[in-house]
Amino acid sequence: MAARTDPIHDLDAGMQAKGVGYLIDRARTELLSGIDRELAQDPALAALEITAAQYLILKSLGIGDLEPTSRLCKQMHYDPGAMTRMVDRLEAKGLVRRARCPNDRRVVNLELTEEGRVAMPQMRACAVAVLNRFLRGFSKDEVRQLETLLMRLIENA
Amino acid sequence: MAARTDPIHDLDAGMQAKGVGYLIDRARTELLSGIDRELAQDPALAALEITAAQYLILKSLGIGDLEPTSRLCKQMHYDPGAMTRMVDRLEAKGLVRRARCPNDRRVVNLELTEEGRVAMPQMRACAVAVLNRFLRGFSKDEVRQLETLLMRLIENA
DNA sequence: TGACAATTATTGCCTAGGCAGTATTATGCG
DNA sequence: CGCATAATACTGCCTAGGCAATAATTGTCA
Repeated sequence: MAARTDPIHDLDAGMQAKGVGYLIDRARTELLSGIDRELAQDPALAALEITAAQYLILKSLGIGDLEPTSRLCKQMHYDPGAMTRMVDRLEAKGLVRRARCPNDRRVVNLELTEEGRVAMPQMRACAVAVLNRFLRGFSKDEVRQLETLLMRLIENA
Repeated sequence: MAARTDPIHDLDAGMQAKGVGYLIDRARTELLSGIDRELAQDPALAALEITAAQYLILKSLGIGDLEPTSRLCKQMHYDPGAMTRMVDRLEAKGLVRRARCPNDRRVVNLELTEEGRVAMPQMRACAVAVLNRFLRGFSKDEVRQLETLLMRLIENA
């Protein structure tokens, strides 16, 4: 009785088939590979071989912005080491440019190249399509509910 | 009125800060690194340096079972190549043993070693602790709601 | 000013998963 | 039986993230 605020949730079902942990992992994998496929199948983008992870960086970089790498890492909870290598790949594809900041020579500012800016709307369209496909049948309330529950879970981290 | 079954959910907010995609990714990362830390801090397990990913394999392997690698891969939606290398690591730590099946010489059966069986309860305790910490303040209904919403999302994949 | 601390980006080393190709073994069918 | 097909595990190659150590630069403060 007296519903505890910290219920023992049935063994470690959370990481078993159909447990919360498993489902979160599954959902994440499906989402990313869904976007991967959508980007790969798009005729205008296929040549660039953009992955979901790469798109996320490009998107949060914005169109006209000049973003310091460090701020990007903090925003996205992204490892700085991983970021360096990611930017290497994006730079090799000609989608992003590094520009050392003259005021503070430690920081590297990032900006989309012309090619990156051009490709952005189509990439966004791919991501939107996948997101909407995954949220098929969800009401707005249900989406918000899912967001709320996930946020509460993250808060407990 | 006629709630559309395929609502356009506000640009690609799903992958933006506080969007569904971002939250799922965040939750997954926090869960895994939470378990990583818990396993690393446990005095009885620290020496084995077991990661969350490794624990998931060990757990779904079961105590006394003799599981074919292929079935494990299907159950967990796990790549066979990744599985081979994962088992290499687990075998190197002495937690798992490979045993070729005599009936069908293609399959490799897996089983926990004695050391693996001994360590299992403590590993499970770590995972349970983390799961319960992350679900602090959740009622049983809310947990089920979260599970249901995630399952519906995965169904749409 | 000059020593010390903090910030920034990078690198090396690790675990980790996806995909394509391969060798071995088993199965199905004519 | 013999041959094509399928299944199984493995390997190589790629992207990818976490962590620790490092170099370069900036800020702090005695």
